Amino acid sequence: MDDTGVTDAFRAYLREHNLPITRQRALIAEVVLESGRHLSVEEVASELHARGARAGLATVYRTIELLVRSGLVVERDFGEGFRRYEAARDIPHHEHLLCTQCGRVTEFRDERLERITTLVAETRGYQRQRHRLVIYGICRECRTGASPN
Amino acid sequence: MDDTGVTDAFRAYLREHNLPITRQRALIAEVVLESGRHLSVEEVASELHARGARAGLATVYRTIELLVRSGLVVERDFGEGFRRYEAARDIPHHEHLLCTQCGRVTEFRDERLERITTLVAETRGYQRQRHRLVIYGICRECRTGASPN
DNA sequence: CTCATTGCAAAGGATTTGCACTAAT
DNA sequence: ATTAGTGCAAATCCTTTGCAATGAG
Repeated sequence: MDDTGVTDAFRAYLREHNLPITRQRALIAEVVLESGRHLSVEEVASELHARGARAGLATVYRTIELLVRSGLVVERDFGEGFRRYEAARDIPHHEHLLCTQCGRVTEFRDERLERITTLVAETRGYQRQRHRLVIYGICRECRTGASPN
Repeated sequence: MDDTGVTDAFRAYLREHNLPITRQRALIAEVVLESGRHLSVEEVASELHARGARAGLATVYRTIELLVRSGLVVERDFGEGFRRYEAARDIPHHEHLLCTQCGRVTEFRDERLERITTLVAETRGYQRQRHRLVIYGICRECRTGASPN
């Protein structure tokens, strides 16, 4: 498909850091980087199995850590009790809508949030680092009963 | 002090539901409801010990669950790997600033966030339930090196 | 007295770590 | 050949649960 960019970028990262490019690392990177979704570690492992490949959970965790360090993947915590990982495309920063029924995630971006959070932090004496906004609700599909995922 | 309101409200809640008012429940409620902070379960247990009282962690968890159900306490998840609990005063909804160094929590309220999140949810086809915003940064005290908490 | 609570320890779910074995360069 | 990675199981951290002993009403 279109793995010319992202997966190659990970290979480059590994080379630059003198880290071996193993079969597992290539596979895990492919799954996470080419999925347009916000995957949990469990989901990454399942996807590997679905593709006939396999890797121990520990390896998935370790490789994802590398992907995050490389800047190619971003870690998300929506308060579900586990973390999700999303390919860091070129989008600078965005917020998330989470369907509390099916877990669907929708992204959006709003400049005003950057301004508001920056100003609030300043006003309260905080040196702002980042912010996290999640809107919880029920998506259209779940409400109309069309494939509850 | 001022436990005329909150702790009595919890006692009333227990009576209404035919639940025994035990020494532990009274103590835990007092700690959580009178602290103006966002406490973790561990912190509640420590505070109990500091007051010469004690209660098993399981009891703290169970009592806090009751406090949340009664509506007197609100659960928070700042992505730290554990949950915090805050007395639900009369404030309708507010956001949080979290110091990534000392864990200090500061609250603020901004009407614009209600409007923005409501509008975004609507636009994206979500039936909005709630939202959660946390701004991460370093508080003034931690930057100036005054009692790093 | 009777029934729910308490406390401890065991169980759980997500994530990390130790270590012998295997694979990349 | 070397050196690092993999996989499994054990270990951790937070939270929940089972059950015998305890306490509230």
